[in-house]
Amino acid sequence: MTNVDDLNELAKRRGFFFSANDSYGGLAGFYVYGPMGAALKSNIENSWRAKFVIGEGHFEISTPTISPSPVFKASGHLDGFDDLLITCSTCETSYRADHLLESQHTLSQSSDVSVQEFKKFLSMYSLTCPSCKNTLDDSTLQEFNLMFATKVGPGSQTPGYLRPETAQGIFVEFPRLSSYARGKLPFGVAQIGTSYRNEISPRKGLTRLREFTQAELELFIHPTDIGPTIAPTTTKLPLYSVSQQKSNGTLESVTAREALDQNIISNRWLAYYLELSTDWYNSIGIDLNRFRYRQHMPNELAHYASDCWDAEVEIDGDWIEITGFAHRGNYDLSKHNTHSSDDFTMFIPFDEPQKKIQTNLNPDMDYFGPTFGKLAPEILSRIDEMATSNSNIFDSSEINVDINGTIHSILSKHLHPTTEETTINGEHILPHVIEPSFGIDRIIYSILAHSFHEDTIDGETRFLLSLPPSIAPTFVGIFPLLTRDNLDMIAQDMASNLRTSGFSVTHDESGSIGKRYRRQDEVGTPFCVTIDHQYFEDHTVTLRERNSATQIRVEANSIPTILESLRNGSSTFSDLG
RNA sequence: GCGCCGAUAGUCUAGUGGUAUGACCUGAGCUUCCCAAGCUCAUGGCCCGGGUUCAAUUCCCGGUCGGCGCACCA
Repeated sequence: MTNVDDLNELAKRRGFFFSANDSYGGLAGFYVYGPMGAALKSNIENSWRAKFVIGEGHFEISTPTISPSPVFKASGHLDGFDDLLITCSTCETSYRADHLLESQHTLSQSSDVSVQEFKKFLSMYSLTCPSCKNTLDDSTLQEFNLMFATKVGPGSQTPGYLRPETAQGIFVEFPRLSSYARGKLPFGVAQIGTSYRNEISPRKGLTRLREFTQAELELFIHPTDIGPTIAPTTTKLPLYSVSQQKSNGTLESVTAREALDQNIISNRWLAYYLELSTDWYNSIGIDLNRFRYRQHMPNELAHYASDCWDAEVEIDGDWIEITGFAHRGNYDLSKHNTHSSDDFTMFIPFDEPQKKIQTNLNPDMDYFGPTFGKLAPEILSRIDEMATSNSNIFDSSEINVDINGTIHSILSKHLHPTTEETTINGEHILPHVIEPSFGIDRIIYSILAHSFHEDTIDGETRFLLSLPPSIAPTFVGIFPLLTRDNLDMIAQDMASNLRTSGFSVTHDESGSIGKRYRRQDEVGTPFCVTIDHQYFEDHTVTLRERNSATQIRVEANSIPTILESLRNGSSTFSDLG
């Protein structure tokens, strides 16, 4: 196991990632993916796309990174991301002001208050510093908002915000998206893109950034959809449930089917995605022995979420979250349905149209209007309700209606009820949402940390990135054994031909052959081809595999075919014998 | 945001009130018939701003960035 300092040094030196704007002193929380890192990131995004979008038959969209403030007012981010911080002037410790007020005075105070409003609370209720017990004064009270704000346009100065998650872009466009899905549930919409959070203290390289890449899938399901049938498989999920966290702290290793049967996971869709994701993490080089799914404790669940599991990986003894799997209910769609002018519901036909006896009151509005004023509509709708449960109410000459404790007597003669049979073909519903939300940067960091090794070849230590061939930034290195006797020209031709065939190729003729292998080992290039003098006798070359540092002789002409089968996984190096 | 510590070639480092050590890397050449060999040469550096001083990479102040701790992480 090699530590993160070595990994960070490698990342800088070989162009995986490094902090941005270094020439101007840098800016915390912003990173550059260099040539190797950008290629790796692109491969990982494509792998995610193949697994979670194309493989599942979902849609992918791309929405703006800036949206107007009403979007975030509706989503709750404008209030939820805006917190008040108070600092003890004696011991310099900072706290969430609303949390202190809640804990010290059992007051439930929304965090959606201004500094001025909160100062009024402080004048009524004093707060003491939990660590040094001094009384806190309001001069240190300050606001911070985790969203980046900007002004849109020259004249109007319309406030806008950089999105703190890609998900809202999908929710906001739901009315059109549901029509593209031709009104059928379930359907999934995915997005891969950058999000922005003005973190208080970005730390630890790629693990907490201010600009980061998310791959999010929003699966829209019918509220009564209990999820797909989960067939028994061999994929074991390392689960760290609430009860395990409370008790002995060990993981349960069970299949998705078993987890449902044993009631560790309650929702089939969540179980489905945990299993799908486990296979994906394995395929991209996450070490499943340093991996777990941790269930959110009840107090860390977002108020709208009914259940949530985080995928976490262990790096240098710390567990970091790389993906959140949440059941968000209809929270987001209902918010936008209420705040926007659009309809975010879907019409879902019943299997069988339902017949319903509908009562029309046909009231004399020239009586109800003048008599009851604004209460008239409420009274009529109440009578309508009463008529639904008791069709005899019109038999008496007077109907008593209770509105907020006041009894209103209505003369039946002002109503002329008729009944008719209507057909109800379906209902308008707000779909529920299952959301797997992947943090691409943290996944990249985890893959690098888990595939970074130091080992020994012929007594020499080497750095090795054991990246899976499918995501390695460079797929193959092509070398002439010596830069003479035309070997270099043959190598150049082969490299050029492989590039045309769509392989990511490095051609290197500098230094010794061993040095070139080591250069490729530390950036994770899985295969190297070397052209030596035997080529002139039988047109064979050597093919070398990274992890084992072993090689075989193969026909030069068969290299493209062999590499393709290694790339798509239809064969492995050991198959080639 | 707070506290402590730090910042010297691409990377890792030595050192200094008078422009800086070494290694690795990288490039060119020689050598070399498969795993970081050797030789020669070359490129490249004191985080930013202010102060003290004849002179600051060095001392002082502030900032930025980084590590750790606290807090925060809808």
